[in-house]
Amino acid sequence: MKLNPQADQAETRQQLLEAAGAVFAEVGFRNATVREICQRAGANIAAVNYHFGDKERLYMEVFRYSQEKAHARYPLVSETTAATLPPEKKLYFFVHTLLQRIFDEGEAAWHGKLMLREMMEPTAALDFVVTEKIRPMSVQLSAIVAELIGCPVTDARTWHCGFSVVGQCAFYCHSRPVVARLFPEQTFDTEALHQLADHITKFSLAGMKPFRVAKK
Amino acid sequence: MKLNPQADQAETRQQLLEAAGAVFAEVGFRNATVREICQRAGANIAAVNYHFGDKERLYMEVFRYSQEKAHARYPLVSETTAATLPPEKKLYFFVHTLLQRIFDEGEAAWHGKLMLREMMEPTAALDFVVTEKIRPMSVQLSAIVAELIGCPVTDARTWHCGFSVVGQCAFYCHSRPVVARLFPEQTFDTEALHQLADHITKFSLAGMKPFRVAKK
Amino acid sequence: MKLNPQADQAETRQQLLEAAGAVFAEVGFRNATVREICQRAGANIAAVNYHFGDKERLYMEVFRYSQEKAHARYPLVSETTAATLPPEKKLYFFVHTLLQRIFDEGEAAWHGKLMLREMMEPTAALDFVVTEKIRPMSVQLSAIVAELIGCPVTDARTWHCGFSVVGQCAFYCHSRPVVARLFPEQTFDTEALHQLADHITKFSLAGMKPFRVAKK
Amino acid sequence: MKLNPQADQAETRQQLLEAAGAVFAEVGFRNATVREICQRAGANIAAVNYHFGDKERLYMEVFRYSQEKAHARYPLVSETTAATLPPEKKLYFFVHTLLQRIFDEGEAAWHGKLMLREMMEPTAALDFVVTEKIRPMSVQLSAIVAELIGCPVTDARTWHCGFSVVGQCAFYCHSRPVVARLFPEQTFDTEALHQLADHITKFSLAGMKPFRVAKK
DNA sequence: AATGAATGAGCCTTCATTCAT
DNA sequence: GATGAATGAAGGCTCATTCAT
Repeated sequence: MKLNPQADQAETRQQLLEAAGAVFAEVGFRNATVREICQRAGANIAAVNYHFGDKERLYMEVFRYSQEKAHARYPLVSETTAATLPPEKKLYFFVHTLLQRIFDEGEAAWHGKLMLREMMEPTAALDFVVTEKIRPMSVQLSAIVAELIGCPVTDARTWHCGFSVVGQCAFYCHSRPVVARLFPEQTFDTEALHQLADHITKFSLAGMKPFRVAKK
Repeated sequence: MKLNPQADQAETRQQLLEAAGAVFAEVGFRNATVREICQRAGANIAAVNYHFGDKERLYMEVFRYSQEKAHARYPLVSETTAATLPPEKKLYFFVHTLLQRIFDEGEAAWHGKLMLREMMEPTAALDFVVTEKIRPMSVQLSAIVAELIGCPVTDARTWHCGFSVVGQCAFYCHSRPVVARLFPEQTFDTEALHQLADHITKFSLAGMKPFRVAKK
Repeated sequence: MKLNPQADQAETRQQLLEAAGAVFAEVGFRNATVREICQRAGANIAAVNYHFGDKERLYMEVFRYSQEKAHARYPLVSETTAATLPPEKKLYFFVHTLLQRIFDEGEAAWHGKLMLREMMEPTAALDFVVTEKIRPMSVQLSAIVAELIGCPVTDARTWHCGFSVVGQCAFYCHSRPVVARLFPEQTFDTEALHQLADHITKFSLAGMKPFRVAKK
Repeated sequence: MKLNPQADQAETRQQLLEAAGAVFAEVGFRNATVREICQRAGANIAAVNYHFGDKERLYMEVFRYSQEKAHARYPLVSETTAATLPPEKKLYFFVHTLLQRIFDEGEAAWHGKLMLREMMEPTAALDFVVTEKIRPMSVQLSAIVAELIGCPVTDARTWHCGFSVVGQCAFYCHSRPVVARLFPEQTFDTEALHQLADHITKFSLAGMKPFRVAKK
């Protein structure tokens, strides 16, 4: 019946990655069970061991897999309209993309959560995540901030302003259950994400003004 | 033999709460083991079940216990020098207090971490935490922001600005391992916390400016 | 009901040791299952972990436990009638004791088998076994052989003659199923062990003669 | 594509037998894994079940296969220079051949080890091994011993002396790890095997003297 | 005929919890 | 009241075996 066994294996593999991504994002690495992942993927309990060796290597592969998907869905600004935009627009793009990645609710709802979870509760995978996913974003944000305040990218002020921007975005993900209780009106649909990106960009652009270095 | 069995029991109870707070803050509710908690408390393995019924009820009690201690250590601004200060100073106090709670490294280092952990990975205890700990802080911050931008405390802009402030603070806790990798110079000692509070206050005060409602 | 809980624990511990000794002797370390051991000891599956930490440490404890019992039951010659005997008698005692340990069929049938199994398929426990059990026996045998052939105990001839003696004894244990098939008349009851010890002693005493060093 | 599928199949089969022999000899039947065997044979994971039905039948086939090879490599004395030699020489040949089989380190190092392992830890294959491999050797050794001591081959004394000879040889294999610890100087290269065979033959010839039956 | 993806039973271990003292 | 030995469910992982191709 199976016309293409190789494609079949790839499909099982991908279903495991998707299921694992969802479960890891929901409950974290240690609390996730291989049984749950295999069940969601419609696979046998031994499938993880067969395809990935063990739980930890599956976790690493999930990150690799997640990266490709996220980049494909929401390319960062540098990869699209690029450097010709004014830095204010670039900042908005950056913030909006970050929020989208974090609140993507479609088939790939777990990408952002997974990354934030790894940031808070690091495992051996953190080095990979930092190198491959976070540092590129950080570099890009630093460049935008540096352009806005006129500091070198390595200056502490640049870093702190960058963290202030990212912190505002991450907060809505980290503290979503709390936000939902304190401020139930807040939604996270497409329209709300635009408004949120607007707010954060506006707040941040103004917030950086006192740090601006006098230019000639 | 025991001269004062009642005091003894109360002492064991408190040591269990302290140990549990530390362990829960370090590894989260599910990853924490009663064995570890009892061991640190110098108590019997059955002590948790004896004193609190089960692990979950211990967890709830830890929050109740934590609240008292935190308030005693770092009273928020309203409870001290209060309303006579200019809102800029109040904001600085708020931010600095929040950072101190988050990065307190002393004997009771776990209060802030525990709360942030609960915010990210909510359990049944979240309702208690929101009601008893977070909402009061939120009310206080909203009042400060409202005073600064001239909006009612219930206005969405007030909330969003409040979240922008808190987000900047929480980021350093949530993402501490990542910050350490990207920006190793960043420390979190007393001096650094002052500088961080300075930065966040400066950034936030400037950031709120565009949201200020014209008053006459 | 339990009048003496401490004695109870010790009893459970000992039953686990006895059961483990039997199972390890029968099927080896890796093939033995904790389930089987606990079942035979009338204990829960988690009992091994509780009392010994894990399977490997249980295995080590079994050797320690076995040593005490074996020494108590069959003290070697040096520990009894000692050095006044002629070396021929000492050799007989040594051989007979070794055979008894190997073929002990009573409550402690597994002591010898366990040791021989460890000798053939060594684990981390082998160092302990060699140091604590085998080397003392080896020293004793070397002394007897050296006395008989007039070589120093460190001479290669002494060693080889010693191995020839031990090899004859060990063979009946190692190859018991084969011996039973080739020579069904052979039994291993008290009487047979005496005859076997007689044969091996006689064979060995004569076998060593060509290695005797001329003395004045 | 395959020019000669039948030869191909036979080759895979033989490679499986070789790999299985090596693995079984190294770690025993139960500790051996079909994965390892197939991997070493360069075959598919399902090859064992395809060619032999299951792991156990493969094990049996390994013995059948091993017998042919061993006989080809080290024909016993009766099959070569045969009966014209004096029994002392025959004994030396027997001992030396046995040691060679046990310590053969070449491409087929596993024949002897496999047999000794089966002797110690018998499986269903033992009957085959005894009938096809061990009994012929036993018969041959009994004949030599009988010739030396003048007893009938069925006499218990003949058996016991035979066991004494074989026991000395088997000891070095069974207890090799222990010997290595107690007597590190002992090697098992070609030269050492000659010396070992010399020692055992000398020891055994002298050892049998007291059992010699007077003839006239 | 021959493959390799997939299976499910079983292993060691950990854990919160219970129960008899 | 307080202990700690004992429990059983569940977790990650390994393995021989099967089955569709």
